Amino acid sequence: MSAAESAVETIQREMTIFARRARASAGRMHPELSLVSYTLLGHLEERGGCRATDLAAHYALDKSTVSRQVAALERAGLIERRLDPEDHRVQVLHLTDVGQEILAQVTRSRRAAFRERLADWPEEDLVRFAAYLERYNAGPAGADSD
Amino acid sequence: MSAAESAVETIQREMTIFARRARASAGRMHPELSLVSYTLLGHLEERGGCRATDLAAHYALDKSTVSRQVAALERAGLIERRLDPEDHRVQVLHLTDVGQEILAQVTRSRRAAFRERLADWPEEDLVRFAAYLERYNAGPAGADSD
DNA sequence: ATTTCAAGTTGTACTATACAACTAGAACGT
DNA sequence: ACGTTCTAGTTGTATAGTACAACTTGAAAT
Repeated sequence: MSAAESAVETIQREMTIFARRARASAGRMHPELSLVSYTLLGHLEERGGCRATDLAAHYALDKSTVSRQVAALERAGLIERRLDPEDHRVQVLHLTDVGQEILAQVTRSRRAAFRERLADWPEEDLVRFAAYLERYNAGPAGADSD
Repeated sequence: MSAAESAVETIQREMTIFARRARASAGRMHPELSLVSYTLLGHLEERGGCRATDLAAHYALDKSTVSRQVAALERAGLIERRLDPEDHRVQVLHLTDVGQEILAQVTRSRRAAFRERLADWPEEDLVRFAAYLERYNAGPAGADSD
């Protein structure tokens, strides 16, 4: 096996390990927020509000799934729905102040975890690793956009 | 923000994206085998058979979860249970021929997907990326061993 | 105006998961 | 040797996240 083939094997294996671990901890990532909720909230923050349909399309989730997630997030007071005056079918979702705070808090705690894990990496390696990951995720294979 | 901090941000973000995608596709990874089943079968192959309890410990799953997964895999004819003659509480799990075949098939198709995704990467980058991932996964933070 | 399309909700079902209660067998301590 | 405690595994029950299908409501198009 060539060095390239063996590297691909390793990448496959390590990505699988990471995926399994992430899956295992996705539910208990934070008492307030599952991985999916966190992602949805993050998207809302980035975009400054969007429709449930946009979330569904962006994350390749069924609209019913998003509907229930959104309902839960609203119940928890993290987001609010604003009826679009232009189109009464549409509800534009926005983070509430509480939602922003919780999101920031989870982001901080995740960031701390990553920082700690990567604490002893030389800067040069961090930069290269980050670039590789971006390149990998941007790659052609994933049918799902980010 | 320093280059190192910004790289850590990127690593966090890209790992989150990867985790979410992996989660989304974990169920429909292969008609025969979910990500978890694949991992369990892989472990069985590596070890040449082991107990359900070992699988549970290794992957930080509840024994009841493993029990049901194992039952499903047995029903599907991919593994078989052999009663340990030394200790009648213990069932040693082994891949069947069919199980080995399916595992090999899924491994091949996953490998092909990774190869395709990484097809245009220079060998040097593949090798470095593989090393970074290994280092990341081997890191101290993960409470769960691999 | 009627048909068709789009956004969202609700009913139903399935999978993966955990925790708790249980069964069966093994090991230990007096 | 016999009861206590430990271990392996199963089963009952509950929850979360997901999808698909049927439905409601509103908008657009012919």
